[in-house]
Amino acid sequence: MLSSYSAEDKLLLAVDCIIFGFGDEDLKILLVKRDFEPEKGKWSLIGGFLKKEETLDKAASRVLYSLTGIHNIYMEALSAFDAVDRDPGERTISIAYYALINIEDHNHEFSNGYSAKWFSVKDAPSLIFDHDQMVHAAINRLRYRASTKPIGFELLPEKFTMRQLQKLYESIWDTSLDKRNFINKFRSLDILVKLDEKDKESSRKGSWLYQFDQEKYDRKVSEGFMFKI
Amino acid sequence: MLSSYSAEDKLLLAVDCIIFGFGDEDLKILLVKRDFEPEKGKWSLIGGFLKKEETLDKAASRVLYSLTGIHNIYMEALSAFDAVDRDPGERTISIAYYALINIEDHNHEFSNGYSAKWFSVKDAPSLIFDHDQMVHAAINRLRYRASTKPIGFELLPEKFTMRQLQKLYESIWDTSLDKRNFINKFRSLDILVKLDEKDKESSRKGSWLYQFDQEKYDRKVSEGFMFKI
DNA sequence: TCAAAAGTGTTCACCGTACACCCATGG
DNA sequence: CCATGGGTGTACGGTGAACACTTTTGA
Repeated sequence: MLSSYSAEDKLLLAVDCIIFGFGDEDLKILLVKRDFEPEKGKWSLIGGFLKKEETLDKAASRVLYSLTGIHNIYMEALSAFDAVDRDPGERTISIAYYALINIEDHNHEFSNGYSAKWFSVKDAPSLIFDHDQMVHAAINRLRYRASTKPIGFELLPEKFTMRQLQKLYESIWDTSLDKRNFINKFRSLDILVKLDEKDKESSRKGSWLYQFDQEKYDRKVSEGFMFKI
Repeated sequence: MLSSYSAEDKLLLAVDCIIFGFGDEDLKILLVKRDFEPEKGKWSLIGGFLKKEETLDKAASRVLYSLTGIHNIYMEALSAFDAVDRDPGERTISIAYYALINIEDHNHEFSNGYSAKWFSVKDAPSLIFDHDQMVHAAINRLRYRASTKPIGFELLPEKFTMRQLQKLYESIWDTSLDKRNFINKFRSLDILVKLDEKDKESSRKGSWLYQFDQEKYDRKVSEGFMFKI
């Protein structure tokens, strides 16, 4: 089919990934040292350009893999960043992506040969271009998501304590929560399994380990259950 | 500054606008007959290509104005549509925008010389490319927005009846609501002014007209008041 | 024995929801 | 006088939020 689009402008399209992790009772993001001009050597989100025959999702996965070795994670698009002068190199529109991952699961993937590094969200360095804005938008989205559906699946190790779960929500919302209300809330959701195992690292008494029950969760979702948290 | 981006692919970027209106107790969208190939002559969203030195917001406004004569309305970006073969003409990524407008306020603007036409959301024709998906996404966003903040400001005429307001929410959520609860809810929000005027069109008794109180609304927003509806 | 974290229930206020009858008017 | 839409209030159950003490055990 003949195209009548020949007179139109073409531009560069990029993807930038905000990867969230959780460890040491703290919400973290993964950053890389940019290795090309402009702004070479500065901390930046994990980003790269879209290729012509590729979807944005694919580009995000490819870019993430090439800069960190991480693969097979679910990323979700946030929004477009499009200020005319956002990239001093050349007019580029960027689509921000974000994902939640379990740090330990993926640590081995980028331990060598990559410049990727985890930073606590609280004291991350300032980033190039409009990447700080992107992180900000991603945190807002994460906050919303956390109030809509349980997010522990992705960010926590398979077995976790109630304390870890609570600290996760506290660091996402940057607030402190009442332990009893928090636990009651999650109990009423009925998607956790209490294991017969204790974690003795964090206290003398030891605290029970839990797992998410994916099946129960899926069943509830399919029954239209709402996970307002 | 020297750019090192020269090896990267460039693509076409488009914007497509979903314009919502409300009239005859029905939610409507504005469509145009596409006047270039491919798919010339078919119904489509209001769309066009981004120019290199333009933001997406500007492009959306420009495109909307050029195809309908409508200007000065607030549009919000939805998300990117990026399937590789979504546009058979050439690889194009499109950013969907949506806006809420009051049909009467803008009717004069596109009455002549434009092919734009309002369709009830319920019986709109099927659209080119992935535009039906875009409309679907826009409705979802609209539903969310309507539950988060009052939307009557944009979609209704300046003076409106409670019935109109309720029908608006009913058509957005495709549900029916209890009249008493609806009115109580809005009363408790305390952002409407009851006028000393009745609308006698729709009934013998006549129904009171209301107006939004923008000032009260702004004050409440700035006090952090939540408008969960 | 004590420090440090784990674990556990109840009460109350508020909000969402269900629900039915009288009113005013023009034809 | 009657058909049509307009207008109004209450009661109940569920949910979110506040709140404090006991238990365990390694050092």
